[in-house]
Amino acid sequence: MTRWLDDDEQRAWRAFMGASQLVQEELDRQLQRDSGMPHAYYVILVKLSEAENRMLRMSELAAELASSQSRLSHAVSRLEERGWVRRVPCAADKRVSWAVLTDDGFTVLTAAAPGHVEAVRQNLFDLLDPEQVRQLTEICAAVLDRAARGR
Amino acid sequence: MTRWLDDDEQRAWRAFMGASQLVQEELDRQLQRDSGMPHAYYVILVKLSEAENRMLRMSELAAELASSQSRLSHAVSRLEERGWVRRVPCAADKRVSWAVLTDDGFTVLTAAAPGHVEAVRQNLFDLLDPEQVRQLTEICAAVLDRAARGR
DNA sequence: TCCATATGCTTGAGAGTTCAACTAAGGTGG
DNA sequence: CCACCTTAGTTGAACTCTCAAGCATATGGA
Repeated sequence: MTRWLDDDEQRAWRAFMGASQLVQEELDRQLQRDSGMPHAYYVILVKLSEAENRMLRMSELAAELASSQSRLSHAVSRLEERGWVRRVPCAADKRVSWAVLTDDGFTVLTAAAPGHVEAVRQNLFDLLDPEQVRQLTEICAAVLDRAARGR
Repeated sequence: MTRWLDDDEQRAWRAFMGASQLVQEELDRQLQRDSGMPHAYYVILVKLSEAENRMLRMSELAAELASSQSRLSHAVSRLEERGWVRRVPCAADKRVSWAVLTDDGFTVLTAAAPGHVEAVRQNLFDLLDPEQVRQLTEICAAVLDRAARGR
């Protein structure tokens, strides 16, 4: 027998989904408009820029982004076309390929970052007090934790 | 000069985006698998089912869903193909068309709902205590509020 | 009345994502 | 050494969403 959502849960649920959608769309729009890439691609560049030698194996990158390998593969292909990322085959294990952030990619990322951070502030942090930021972090950590522990 | 995110904000941001993505994808997967529709379509059916006479004008529906008219139009076309929604032209204003939930659509929605609610519980509410649910609601309300007040 | 503009909605092309194959390369046990 | 399974990654088709353009119908003055 289904345990339906009560009114509080209903409101919480719709607020959460609405806010998630809003923030996601807002950031996508901002990045697309100002830097010509979707947020998903921006995050790929960020992860690579933080990695040692600005390179990661495709599967590591996918894991860090909680992305499917397929999605990542398609995305990296597009990023390669733009010259922002390069694929380098791994000599030790020929199945592996490294995704490497190019200098051009790093430049583009550097240029995109300030506008992105500004958008993040406007759409989230400027609207919350420090206590709420703490609360949000814990709540989201709980959600992520379940997935990390598998099911 | 860019005000970068400090460590706490950085963690909050990544947690929030990660959790949003996770929940969104989890629900999409569940609905696609068990009911053959993406979450976006499910929400359309829900809104229609709650409306008077189970019908809404396309623009009202789009507004309630915070969706572009284009997205909604495409989606309703797909839902029509499946016989879950019908478009009915408005006699009073010939530009307007009503989206009407069909009996089949209502049946499908009724069948999909329990599994969906279960997924919502598993991925969110079961992981939070009541106080956190309250906090999350307020936080998300703040985010939505800004958009509602335009910019 | 007539034209300009606004409104409601649709359309088509281009992108990104998903899912299910599929290739290829590394283990592993017999 | 060889079938067999696993791992890494790619591919193509189907689908959804976005954006810009377009069509038809109101509406508000000159």
